[in-house]
Amino acid sequence: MHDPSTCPGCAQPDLAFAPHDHTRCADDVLALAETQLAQGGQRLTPVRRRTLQILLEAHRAMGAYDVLERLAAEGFGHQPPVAYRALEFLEEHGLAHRIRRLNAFTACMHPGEIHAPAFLICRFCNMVAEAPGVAIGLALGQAAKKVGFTVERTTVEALGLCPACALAEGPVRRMA
Amino acid sequence: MHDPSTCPGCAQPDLAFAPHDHTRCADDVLALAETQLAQGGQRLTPVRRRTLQILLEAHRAMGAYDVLERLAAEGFGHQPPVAYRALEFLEEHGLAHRIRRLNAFTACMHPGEIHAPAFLICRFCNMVAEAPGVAIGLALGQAAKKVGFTVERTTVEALGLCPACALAEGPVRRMA
DNA sequence: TGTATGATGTTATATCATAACATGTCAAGC
DNA sequence: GCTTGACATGTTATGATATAACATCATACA
Repeated sequence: MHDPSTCPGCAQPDLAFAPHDHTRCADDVLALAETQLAQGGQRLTPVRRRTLQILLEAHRAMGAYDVLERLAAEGFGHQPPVAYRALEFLEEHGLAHRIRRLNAFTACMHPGEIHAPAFLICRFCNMVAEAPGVAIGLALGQAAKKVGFTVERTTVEALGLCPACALAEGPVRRMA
Repeated sequence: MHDPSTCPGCAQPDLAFAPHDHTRCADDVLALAETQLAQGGQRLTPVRRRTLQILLEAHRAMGAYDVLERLAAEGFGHQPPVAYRALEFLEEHGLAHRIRRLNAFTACMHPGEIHAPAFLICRFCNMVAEAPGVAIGLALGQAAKKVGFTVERTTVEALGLCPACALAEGPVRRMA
């Protein structure tokens, strides 16, 4: 079986910005998610499942209304809460992340692993890569500890240029 | 002269969550801002000045519309762009920060110093403290470097409980 | 089978943010 | 002093994001 954490495109940060075939990542993450949720007594219902699938297929950050449009087109509800609820559920359970700078959501590429995610957002092509955030989380935790603050969730995002766009000094068209 | 970076309440992280008199911080930051902008050929116009003052006086994160309300009441424009423009200007010049989790803005307590700010946000009392983010910025920079990503701006926020609210396990009323 | 819990869907509205354009201000150069 | 160009401020209008409140439906289990 394919392990998403070894998929060069999805999980390896040095390839995260490179176009690659991700069909298999999606399937496997989905299976993982199902197992993981079941263990916690949670259900990956049709809307939730489809929402995660949409994010995985897109393989980029999507706004809630973009997701909603897809869901609606497939016979699910047509109103914002439908999308927001599914997305929030996925986020709560570590299956998706919210990218605050983009008001968008993205599928988690390392479900199951404990991680305070850090995101690298290219301001030209809008690509988002999930970078290993352990060191960052530690540093943040220490800074918080010094002042007696209890950290529960973190948002770590860097805006800048991905390698390709930095080279081109401009937007780079990407293949699927 | 009073140096904001030594004001126990405004600049010392270990007191950032404690109530304190901040009248002097505000005045001094304002003066600093003016100098600093002038050196860069920028102007601290009335709206901008008043906006910064409002943030400094509030000493907490404020939504753009809250700021706008204050501005409007004082004879400035009544439309959102008035507030957003002033806030964005202040942010660009390091005099204010945007707290993305709260869709809000807060005055910078260390103007002039180069710093990738990190924020600690109490989910009960909504207090925001600006923590020293140097170590975090470094860690983030290293993670980015590994994948060839060029960092331009960062957003680092931790949601959790401030010392007081953690103790009380609930919201704590704060004095000015 | 009744009942509690949670999921899904709806309507309606709140909240946050920006595009586009008109007017006003100010300093530099003629 | 006047013109001009750059920038600042103000407006109208609209777009984009998000949530409250409630009705209905599904599921699990006493």
